[in-house]
Amino acid sequence: MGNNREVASISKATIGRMPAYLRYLKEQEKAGEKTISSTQIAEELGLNAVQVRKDLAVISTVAGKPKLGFEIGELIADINRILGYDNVTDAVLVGAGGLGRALVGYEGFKNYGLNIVAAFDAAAELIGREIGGVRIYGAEEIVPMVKRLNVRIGIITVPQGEAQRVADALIEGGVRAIWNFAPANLVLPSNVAVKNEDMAASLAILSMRLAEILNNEK
Amino acid sequence: MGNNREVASISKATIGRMPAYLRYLKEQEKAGEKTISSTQIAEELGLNAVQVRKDLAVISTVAGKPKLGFEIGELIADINRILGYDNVTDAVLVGAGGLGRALVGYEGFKNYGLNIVAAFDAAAELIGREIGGVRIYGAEEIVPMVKRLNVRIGIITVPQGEAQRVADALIEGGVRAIWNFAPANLVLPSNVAVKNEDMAASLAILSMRLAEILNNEK
DNA sequence: TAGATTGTTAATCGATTAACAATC
DNA sequence: TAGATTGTTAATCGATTAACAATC
Repeated sequence: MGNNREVASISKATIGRMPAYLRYLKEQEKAGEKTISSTQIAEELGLNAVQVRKDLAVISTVAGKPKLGFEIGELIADINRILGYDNVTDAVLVGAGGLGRALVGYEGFKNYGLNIVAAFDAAAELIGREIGGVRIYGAEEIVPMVKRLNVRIGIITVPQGEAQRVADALIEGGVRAIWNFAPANLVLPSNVAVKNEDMAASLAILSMRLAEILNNEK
Repeated sequence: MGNNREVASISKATIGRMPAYLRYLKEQEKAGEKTISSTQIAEELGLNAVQVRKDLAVISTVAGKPKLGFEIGELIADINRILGYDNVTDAVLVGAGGLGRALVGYEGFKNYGLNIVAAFDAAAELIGREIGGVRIYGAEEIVPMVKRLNVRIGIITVPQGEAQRVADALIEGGVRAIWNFAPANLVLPSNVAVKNEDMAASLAILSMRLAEILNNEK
């Protein structure tokens, strides 16, 4: 409990920056560095140095040392712990189309503590096939399988029109967190976490910044 | 210029919500509705009604009417215009692995005004092949092709270690906006827009919310 | 010691939400 | 008319940044 309460108190913004810190720290460690300053991290990642120090203060068990900076090995261990990369969580994926297959086949999730244990699709010709060692089951198996495997995270990569039904099935099975790649506005109970991976929103923000940049040059 | 300046003044948060509004409004239009209230939109999308009204005030040319609400057709037209969905922008994609192929093959981008005109990969066995009508070229073609096609948006779906080199090549060719799906911290000139699609960050935020929810129940 | 770097307090900024008068 | 709904001003909230004393 103490541990969970600790995790819950970290802001969303800070948590979101952790993976970038982790990547950079690992790079530096590989390059043989032992310590690093907040200034250097900030410069490399395009952040403010105070922000970096605050972020690190929240997640780290050890303080930085004036003149020296932070111990890289310590920080890496702390971030791994905070992000839960030390222990693996099971997930299921629904929608074995192009994106779904890409995600199931992505080796990188192992480093993020995520393990996809089963995939589902409505298309008869996909059922029974395997992608990267993960078997594809029929959509009607979602509820019983999620229950049986006791899975808490579901990934949705189906077309827009099916996303809500899939989400409902996942939740009926016991899923409590949904990673939604479908361009759909899911309506869900408040005790289920959602992260919408809204490509249209990302692209809109990128396009706006591009317009600003091109406009500033004129 | 007036038009661009207008676009530039809209906040990132507001722009990011537009695609969700658009999807919901289109649904309602299809269902035969003519007008809609900010309250209804807010409820459906899990937002605050004042926030919805402020967002709509920023992008719309017409005001809502007390008692009636907003005209759905108007709003759809306004959002399409603001997001630039009326005219198509060309882009190139580098990295024809699982994720890259999924993105190139995704029909939905057409609705978002994005048109992928060429793909690149370092793997000899992929070069010359086509995905969804888009041809794959060798990595050494990036600079000349981007120059020739006069493309401003580049999508990166290569492994971490190659991302920086690919970004440099895209920029050398003239790209001014990078949509980065690689788990890498790109270092870029300030006159290039970037949107990092950091899966690890998304997953970290989702996991944290899940932990909070499960913790609250105890 | 001198100076680089830390951690913390206060100020600023941006976005969200509350309160409420205006109006169809 | 009465009431639902708008648009706007002020308050709040959360996150970032500036200022600065502490310290290795």
